[in-house]
Amino acid sequence: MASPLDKFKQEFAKQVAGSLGLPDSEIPSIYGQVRVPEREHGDLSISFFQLGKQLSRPPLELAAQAAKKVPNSTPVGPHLNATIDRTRLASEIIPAARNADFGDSQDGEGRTVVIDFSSPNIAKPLAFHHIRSTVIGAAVGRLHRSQGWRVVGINYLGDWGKQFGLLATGFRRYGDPAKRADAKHLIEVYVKANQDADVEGLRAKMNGPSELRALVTELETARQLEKTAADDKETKKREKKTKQLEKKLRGLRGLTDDSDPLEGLLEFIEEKDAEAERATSALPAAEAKDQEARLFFKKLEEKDPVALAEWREFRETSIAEFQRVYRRMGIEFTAIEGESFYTDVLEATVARVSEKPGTERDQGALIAKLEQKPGEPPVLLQTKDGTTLYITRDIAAAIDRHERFQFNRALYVVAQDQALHFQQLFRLLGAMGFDFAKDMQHVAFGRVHGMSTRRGSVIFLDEVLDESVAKAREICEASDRIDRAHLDETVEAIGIGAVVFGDLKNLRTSDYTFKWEEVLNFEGFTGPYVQFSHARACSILEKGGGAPGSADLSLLALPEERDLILALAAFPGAVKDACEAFEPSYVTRALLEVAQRTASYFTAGNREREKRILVDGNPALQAARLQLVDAVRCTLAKGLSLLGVAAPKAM
RNA sequence: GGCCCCGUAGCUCAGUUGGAUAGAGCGACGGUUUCCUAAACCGUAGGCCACAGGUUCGAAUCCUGUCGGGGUCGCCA
Repeated sequence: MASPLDKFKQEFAKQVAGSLGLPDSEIPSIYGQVRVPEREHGDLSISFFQLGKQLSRPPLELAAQAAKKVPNSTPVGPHLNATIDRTRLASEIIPAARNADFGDSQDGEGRTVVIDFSSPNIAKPLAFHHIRSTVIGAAVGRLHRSQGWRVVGINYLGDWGKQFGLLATGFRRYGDPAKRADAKHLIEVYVKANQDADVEGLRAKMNGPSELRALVTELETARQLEKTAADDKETKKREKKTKQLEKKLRGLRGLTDDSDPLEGLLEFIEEKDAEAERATSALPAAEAKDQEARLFFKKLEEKDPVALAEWREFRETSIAEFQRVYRRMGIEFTAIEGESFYTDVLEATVARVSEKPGTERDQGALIAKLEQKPGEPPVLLQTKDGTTLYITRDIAAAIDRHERFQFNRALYVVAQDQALHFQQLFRLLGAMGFDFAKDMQHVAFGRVHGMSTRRGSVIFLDEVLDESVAKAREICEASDRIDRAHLDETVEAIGIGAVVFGDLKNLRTSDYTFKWEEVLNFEGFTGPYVQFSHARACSILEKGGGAPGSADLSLLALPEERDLILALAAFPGAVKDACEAFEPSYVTRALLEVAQRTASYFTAGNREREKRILVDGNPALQAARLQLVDAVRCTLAKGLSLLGVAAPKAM
């Protein structure tokens, strides 16, 4: 379905061309210049700067000339603003919006998209930040489906790699054999085992004192230099440097912004020395444990039956736990696979790279011969002890997926910090001669801050959902609107909806900081806000006996109604754009606009009785308004379902 | 240091290919419940769009530089 607004834009462009005596061939270019302006400037607008230049005529003159021929238009300086006929607008939008396929199209018909999303690591917990890939990927999938694509959603588990060795070897030390199938227990074990083998962390601590001393020396020198600067500019520069160093040192020491970072330094250095000493003595043990984990993984790669059996068991447990959370969020996959699917073809994959574009040994590791940008690290296919790395498995997976699904587009919904990995993956596939590499895209998203593992502040996704549902329950139990029989279902819808919608509200590329009060916010522009408008629409429809089959939509003359209809009209375009840009937030924002206009409209009816939907003694008007309310209900439900958020009928 | 992303109201963020007086939500202040759901609505205050140049009839948007923040940079994924 073409966007309903498009039709009016096209028409406007045609009228403008006609009014200036331009040939039809100019219409597409003019159409490209038509905008939806701010509300006070009408519904459609064009500025004549470009055409002015093209025709060598003053824009003001063109605007004035066009206004004479284009219906419902006013020239304002170099702009021409037009108003869409109210009745035509209503009768174009409302019937379309009342249909369940509102916003759908056939743009992607006959094409297949493979979406790699969620993809948690087995053995590690499903933490809150996993919501990003999961929810964005699922929404991008639904968006593609709504645009006619065949969608293959793959949960590509990180089920192959050293981290699994950590879990398995760690279980021998900390595991309770009775709890082998307890996912939460496995996570505890993994966290401990990971700490035990934290070679990098220990090395950093060992280097701590010397780095600290270097920093202190640098700072002392900087302070000296500050006094001997030749001119003002130089002084400023050196002051900056000092400030930077001070900030760094304060950061290391965990001091407040106004304290002198050199104060009480000796003690701190002593602490660091002691810490380094402890790290030095702990290192051999950590290295041993790290090596143990590596060996376990090597055994897996060599298909050791005992190791494989253990791996299989832990894997099943993890997947069952993930599935429970996915079910709560209404997330489905076409396939749950993992890196382990490609163990059999890894050798062949490496061989294939060796042929084209070629490989070489470097410090014992196998790297691909790929043109590197300056400063770019090489692509490692195998470690020095012969185990594969994830890029090798990704190469195998990409080839396999193309063979299986013949995709026209392959998306990887993975955090921004892996941008380099995907850049290299796609480039390498291209260098291997795979044409489909050009159809692959990394759909990157920003980080969730404020829950770093180092501070031990891992927040589980499930835990956040629980808290949110609990809050919804508290509010709902105080209300007498909700049928007790549907209470559980409703609070689940609202609680989870708030969390999911909250994540999809921001542009996917922006980072955000986890804050309980924000994740659990139900006020303002949130999921519950949209759900609330939807529930009110349902309630009014019920009271009015449903939407009538026919109505005279020309009766919808209120400004609130016009604003609302325009918000509905923007929905299909938002869905289309969201699909093209892999940006669910476009839909989120379009829905908020509809929900807001709806809330204003309904509330206006409380202040002024003649604006009520259910009008006394005017069945024709009531019929028209009920159809509009039904269009709202339907659009909000449709939009929320695209985002994976439930739309309760009452709340 | 190299490469990538970012800097918009007190806070969190929109502003899609350059267009009119830069918009929301939260918070602040002031109103609205005999009114179809107050998880709401209406209003007020709040901005050198980091800074400096440049391109353009026109720049929050494009280019260059500076400052500030984040990410990433060989055997983890």
